[in-house]
Amino acid sequence: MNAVAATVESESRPSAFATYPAALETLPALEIEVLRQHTTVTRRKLTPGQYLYHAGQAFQALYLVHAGFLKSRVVSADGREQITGFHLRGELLAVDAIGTATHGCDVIALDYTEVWELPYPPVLHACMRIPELQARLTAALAGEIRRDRNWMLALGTLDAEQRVALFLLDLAQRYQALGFSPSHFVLRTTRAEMGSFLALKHETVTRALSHLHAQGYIEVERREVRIKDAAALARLAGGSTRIQ
Amino acid sequence: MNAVAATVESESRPSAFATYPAALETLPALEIEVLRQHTTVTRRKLTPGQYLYHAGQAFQALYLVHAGFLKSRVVSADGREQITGFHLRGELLAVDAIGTATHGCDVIALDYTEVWELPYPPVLHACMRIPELQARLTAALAGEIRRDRNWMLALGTLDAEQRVALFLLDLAQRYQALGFSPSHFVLRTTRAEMGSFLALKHETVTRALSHLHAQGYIEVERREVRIKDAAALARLAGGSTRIQ
DNA sequence: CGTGAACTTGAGTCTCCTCAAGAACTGTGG
DNA sequence: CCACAGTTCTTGAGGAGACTCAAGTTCACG
Repeated sequence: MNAVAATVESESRPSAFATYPAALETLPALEIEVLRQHTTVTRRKLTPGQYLYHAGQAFQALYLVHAGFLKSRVVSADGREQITGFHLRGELLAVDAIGTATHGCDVIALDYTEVWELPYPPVLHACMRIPELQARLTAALAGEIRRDRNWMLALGTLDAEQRVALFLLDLAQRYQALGFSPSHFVLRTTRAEMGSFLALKHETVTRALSHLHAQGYIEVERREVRIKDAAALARLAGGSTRIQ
Repeated sequence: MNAVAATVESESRPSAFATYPAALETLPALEIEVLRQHTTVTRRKLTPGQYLYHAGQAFQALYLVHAGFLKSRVVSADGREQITGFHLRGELLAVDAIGTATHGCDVIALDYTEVWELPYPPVLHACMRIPELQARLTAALAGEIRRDRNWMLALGTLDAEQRVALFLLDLAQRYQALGFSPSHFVLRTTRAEMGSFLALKHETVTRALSHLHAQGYIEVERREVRIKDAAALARLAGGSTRIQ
């Protein structure tokens, strides 16, 4: 039920990572061991609301999510902001800053979270020696691009209710890949955060959730969601359950 | 005036590539030479409307745009489609397929175009030996992610006219980076294609262009665009002239 | 020169946004 | 442990921006 607790429990289940693209597929336990030999991997714990890093801050490390839930957010010069993603165990953060001196977005914990800090230049050096690692990193980056593009497709072609349905299915699928229930979970986001990601206002998200409930596709009470008819949601959202 | 002609002329101006992120900054002439030693770089010419590759087709090469103009497009299972980018000289295509067996999107020429085909496994091997090349590739991927996220921000927070203004500024900036006029160019896209990219209908794009014209910010006649007041456009689009 | 695609413009509609108010929950301090 | 303040969520009513449909024009190409 509680994502954090559950995530910690599942530490001994690396097989689950094979399913979701951004997941530890990227960096299985084996490679983490190799990394350790080249650099100091430090654990960092965050409480809800705490920043992992700010936009503009010097880029010095990648972060592997070990447990918890985070959001990343871009903010424009004139103050417009948009959430560009939510992150679960197994995802690699800050990869988008590679090749730049500073981070281009904020990353903020939305739950009690633990990340592994992988100092960047050392990681780069490790990659040079270990082609495997290099390939994984590149593949992770490419996967990120594909996922972003698929969300662009969704935002450009789906209406509010379809976007919310797709968002729920995406979350469900990711939880499932991590060994949690895909049909019953607790949202870590406010309606406004979901809305920001989906390019909708929080009232619209609420209305979409209410309507999905009214249709019998889901049950929703505040943050707690039960998916009653995933097939119907998938049909609604355009057939493709799968993101990526 | 004609982008193709002009591009061909500018072949001897690698310095211009330093400005735009996805540009040859990625793979300067020097590294191309190195690549040649590891693999066969073949030139491929495309006419308007011709596919560089289809979604689903086997991924076997990266492509460096040498001249011309292309679009990439994602299509969902149920037929919804969205243009995810337009590509100019210096950009590296198909990087998003790295780590997968097949291409995930279509890439189609919108003008007479020449690309250099870089067979993929060989490129990978070259990267192993030449850290420089590796770093460039990773940086190019990271830059792609940042650009996509910035467009997500734009699509999520700007209205139709602002999006169109930003699109024009982006094009202007990219043309300038390649040594062309940033204030006078010919669009290679239809209104519908622009609209697909910007998540707008073609009529809405037309109306936005007409209104920008009426305000005196641009002159537009079919595909030919003159930017009369870039500062006003930038103000309109939220202050940031710069994408990325 | 004719045909089809691309573009423009208008009128009407609909989706989502804005504004507003109230309810439910969270957590903080007395 | 309870009261209160602030946030989050929900729902309604009204309005705005973008879409749909439609018609006419311009242009490119065969």
